[in-house]
Amino acid sequence: MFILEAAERVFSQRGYDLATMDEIAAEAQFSKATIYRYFQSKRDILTETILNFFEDAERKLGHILRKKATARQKLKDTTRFQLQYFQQKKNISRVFLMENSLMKAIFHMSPGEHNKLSNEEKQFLADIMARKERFLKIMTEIMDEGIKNGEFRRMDPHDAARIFEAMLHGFYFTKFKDEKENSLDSETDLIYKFFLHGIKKGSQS
Amino acid sequence: MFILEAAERVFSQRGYDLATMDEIAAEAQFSKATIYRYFQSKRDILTETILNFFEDAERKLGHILRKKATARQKLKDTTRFQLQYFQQKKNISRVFLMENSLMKAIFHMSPGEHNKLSNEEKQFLADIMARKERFLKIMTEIMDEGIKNGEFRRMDPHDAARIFEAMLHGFYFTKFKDEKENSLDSETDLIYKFFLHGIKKGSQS
Amino acid sequence: MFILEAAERVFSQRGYDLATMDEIAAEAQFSKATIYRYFQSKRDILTETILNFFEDAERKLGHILRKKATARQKLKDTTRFQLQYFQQKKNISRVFLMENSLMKAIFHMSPGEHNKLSNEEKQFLADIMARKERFLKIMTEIMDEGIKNGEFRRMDPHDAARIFEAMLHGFYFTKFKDEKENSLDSETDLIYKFFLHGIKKGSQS
Amino acid sequence: MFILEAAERVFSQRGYDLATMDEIAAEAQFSKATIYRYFQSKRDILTETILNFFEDAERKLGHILRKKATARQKLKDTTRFQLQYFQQKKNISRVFLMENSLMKAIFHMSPGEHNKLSNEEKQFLADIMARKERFLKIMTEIMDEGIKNGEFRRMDPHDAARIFEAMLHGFYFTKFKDEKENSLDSETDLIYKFFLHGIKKGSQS
DNA sequence: TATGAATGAGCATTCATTCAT
DNA sequence: TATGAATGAATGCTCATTCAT
Repeated sequence: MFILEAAERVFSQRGYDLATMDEIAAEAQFSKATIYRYFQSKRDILTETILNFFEDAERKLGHILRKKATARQKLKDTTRFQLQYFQQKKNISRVFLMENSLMKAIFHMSPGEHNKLSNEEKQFLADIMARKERFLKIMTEIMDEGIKNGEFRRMDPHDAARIFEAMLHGFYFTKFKDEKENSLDSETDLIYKFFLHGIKKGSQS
Repeated sequence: MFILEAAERVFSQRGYDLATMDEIAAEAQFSKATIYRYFQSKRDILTETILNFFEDAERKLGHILRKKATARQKLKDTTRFQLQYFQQKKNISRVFLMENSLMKAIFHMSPGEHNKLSNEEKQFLADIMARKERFLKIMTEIMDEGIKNGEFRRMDPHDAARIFEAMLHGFYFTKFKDEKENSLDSETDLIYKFFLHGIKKGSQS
Repeated sequence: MFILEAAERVFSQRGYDLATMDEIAAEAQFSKATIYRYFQSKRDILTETILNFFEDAERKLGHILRKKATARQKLKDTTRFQLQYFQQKKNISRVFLMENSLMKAIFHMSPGEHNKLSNEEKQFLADIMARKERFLKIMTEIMDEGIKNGEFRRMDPHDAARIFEAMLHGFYFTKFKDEKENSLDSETDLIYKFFLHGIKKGSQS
Repeated sequence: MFILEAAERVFSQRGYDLATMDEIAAEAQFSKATIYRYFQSKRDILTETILNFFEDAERKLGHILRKKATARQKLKDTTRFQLQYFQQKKNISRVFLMENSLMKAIFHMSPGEHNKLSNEEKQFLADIMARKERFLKIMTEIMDEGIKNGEFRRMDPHDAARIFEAMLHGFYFTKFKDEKENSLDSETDLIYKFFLHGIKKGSQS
């Protein structure tokens, strides 16, 4: 659907709040009314956009996991893939990962306030969290594999997966876009190595 | 200035876009008009807020650096401090680190478009980047210290600092607020260890 | 025409302003475009609906008039019929009798402004007024009959008809729909008696 | 408050649905934003307008009731007052008495659906119904007085009051505005007489 | 004949900002 | 210094109507 692609572009560049339906419509080269024939609301468009993004990423990550390769190789491939995927879909990843107005609901909500959300919203949040969890699970499996076959040290694979994801996301969102984008390869290498070896002396075999 | 504190609270809870001048004024217990006597615009308030935040954090980080301790200890203290500081000022850190509408200017701007920014904005952005760099420099010094005294392996200390910051930020912003907040200590430990040892087998001495 | 019936249902439940062409189309199980093949505009549909309503009511009233019965009996039958007819077609009667947006043209229009109406609209208004007048004429005939044969006192039969209609309409539109709907019979009785005897002492023979 | 007066004028001429905030603002010679400083919503404005109308009318009716006069005289005065008041405030009476979009809630709502209304709306409806009932009560008292002192025949005074109100409202809303407005006196007379004597022969003493 | 797709013109509401006092 | 009042410019969303097929 062209509309979703247009929306993705606009959300990316402007963020959810600042993006206007007028802009999305203009980008999609449709009238606003037409947009509303296909989506019920701005929020709805964001929802679909994010879900799309996730589904796509999950599918692709799955491919890597199923390859025959050492856990290390998979980890490296994964690193590379995510860096590149975030870069390519930078816009929507950013929206998804930290869009305030939406995520506010998730992030800034004391447990007791969860009721304030509409059922639809709860459904959506549950959906997102489930997908995030599945995403994490894939990474956890790689860690587990590596531990079992002796490539990685004994550790909680889920913790390792979390830290790894944190590092990736942090790396991505920390860097200023203006920075002369280092090659994907060198960035992959940087992260992969640090994550593998740590910084302690003697760690590096 | 009370206004800035009030603004920090509001920005934190609502995000820059969703925060309204009415809310800020109400929180500051002043009239909107009064707010405008002290600040030129909403953007201006954000600017000051962020600068404050940075200055404060930098000062505190500096204390840690100047203590007599091993680099490892400093790293651990730093980890702990940042986790706790982000937590305490969670809102404003979030606003600062990734507030779309503002950061958009930084992040989503192709080199050629830099002219679109007003001089004021350029000044502000330069200011922020400089502070971020100073922040990173402090971390770099810790890394350097550790490398020189043999605590850490030989590596680019600036890269290490970047990766470390990425990990911290990513960790913080990755976690869903609802998660039963693990103790600061255990979180500190988790991050510190992974960063120190990496995941490779045999890395852990 | 099925469309008109569907429209009548929708106008009834939602009122002219709130009724949307989408609703009418859905109710008629046609596409909006198809509706527009048969009617030029929403207004046009209302027009036809009202005219239908009137024609139907007039025909049925005529039957009562032509029956052989005392004027009193006819009056009572008329009362009953109108109460029941309004009830059955409650929606459209309401729309017709006082739908603001349309009737505005009639009701809230100083003599001088009459020109603002299109010829079509003028035609329509003239049509409606004529029908209303015919309606009233039927009632007037009943009054006249009763006066002439001594059932009713001497009075202006047209005035009597007007008052009667006013009472009926007022009664109908005054009652809140939630009210436990009294039986048609008892309502008929209530109105009929008051109109016949008035409230003065000694009036009731 | 000027805004309410302006709103009353606009609602009257255009009806609730068709009235736009732009129109109300223009009529009040304020900007829309200013209107919103004083009223929370369009609905809110209508609410206040109607409540005002009712309060005012009730107060004035009360005066008549408390005068020393025969019940008949009071009835006549009441008739006159209401005709004139409706005329003067024709606009808002119409809106109140039959505005579809609002009254829909009251009129077209099966008992079970009452929950769909917000608490505010329920409050408002309850308020209106209470006022309507009080209004009716005043009329009922006049009827009762007349019955007790022998001016009126024995009857249910509440029924009589209802029929009377129905007649008045029906009369008012039945008449086409274009009609050469008969003098208030002659209209008062017409209604009063019919209601007092009925149409039966011999009723007139 | 029938319709899915498309839209222009609006509408209620919000908000950063200004200004008279 | 402090503020209540006022507003221009948006913004998300709706709806009667048109048109290509």
